[in-house]
Amino acid sequence: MEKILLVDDEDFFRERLNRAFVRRGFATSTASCYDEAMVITHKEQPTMAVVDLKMPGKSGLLLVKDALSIVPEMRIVVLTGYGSIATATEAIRLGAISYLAKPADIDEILKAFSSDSNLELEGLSEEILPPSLARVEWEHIQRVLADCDDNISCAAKKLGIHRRTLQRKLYKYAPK
Amino acid sequence: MEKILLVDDEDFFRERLNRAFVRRGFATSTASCYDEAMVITHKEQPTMAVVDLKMPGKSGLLLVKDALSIVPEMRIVVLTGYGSIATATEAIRLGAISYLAKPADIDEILKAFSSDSNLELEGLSEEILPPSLARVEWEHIQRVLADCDDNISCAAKKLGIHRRTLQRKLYKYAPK
DNA sequence: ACCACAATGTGGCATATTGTCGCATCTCCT
DNA sequence: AGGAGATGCGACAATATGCCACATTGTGGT
Repeated sequence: MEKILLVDDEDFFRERLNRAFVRRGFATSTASCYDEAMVITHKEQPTMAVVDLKMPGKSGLLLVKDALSIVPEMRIVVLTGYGSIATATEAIRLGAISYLAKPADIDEILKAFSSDSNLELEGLSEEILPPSLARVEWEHIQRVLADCDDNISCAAKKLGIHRRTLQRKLYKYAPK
Repeated sequence: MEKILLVDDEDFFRERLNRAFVRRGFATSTASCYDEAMVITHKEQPTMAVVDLKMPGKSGLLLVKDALSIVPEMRIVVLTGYGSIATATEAIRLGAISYLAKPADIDEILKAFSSDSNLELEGLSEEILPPSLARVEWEHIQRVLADCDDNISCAAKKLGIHRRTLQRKLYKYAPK
């Protein structure tokens, strides 16, 4: 049975992850920060890990680096609130096997662990067409919203738009 | 003197890159597609390369992989129109040392070659605050516009907004 | 239970942005 | 010269947004 380490400073999200992995038969350990995670890494030598990038104290990137120096064969997936290309490339360079933007459901995470590569290299370079403005906007809203635990007032502030406007956008695009 | 290979299907951009590198004392070779690039890689064994991701025919990602199998010590920087996290992680995993979104000026590219890491790992996890909606919108517009060679009509189509609207947005935020 | 405080849902209304049409250039290609 | 495609801009209606007020619903602390 695979031993997996789950690291996230946010209790609710970490426990949700935990339950999901336990239900699927993994032996889990959880940590809420760099230091806890390193202690567990030393003691339990997990073979897999899910690490949140943004944590109080030392960053998840540093954890990726240091954990791998202890257990080089560990497969690490990095999670992050707002995916930035800079942190993504850095995470991979440090040895993470994948990098996902929250909210990431368990299936996505498991898929990231299993696939060596999720892109078609051979692809005859099918037209890569840019996402529409509306799509980019919507995805960014979703990310920020997730980061605010769906707190609309908070998200609106961070997005630099009025709360009422965010409400209306959510209402408009929400199929529900 | 370092031998550097520049690969981009767009003539204008490739030549601009070329001039910039020549001016800085590099020995350059240029290619406009996967096949040309592989021929040059075989013959000249360059030690550096700048590769555009989106090219007619085989993708830049495949080039990264195959070129490294011939010259394993080659340092490759990948350029792309619209940075996507998926392609970024894949590029790094395949062995590229960095991944930049266009438009990338020469200094950025050189910096990418020189620095092993451009992020502060030790950073006490300074508050990562999400960019405003307006900011993401603007950045996306700039990317698409660059991809369309500043063709406003074309960019507007891809962005899913009216040409007139794009004009107005550009006018508003253009410091000029 | 009670209170204070924050978040939410809603309506109204003034203002700003957008979509759409038209039209006069302007460039490039044949 | 003629045609295709791009651009800049004016005008107007349709929407979207910012902003205020108010009622309602959590949430946490005492």
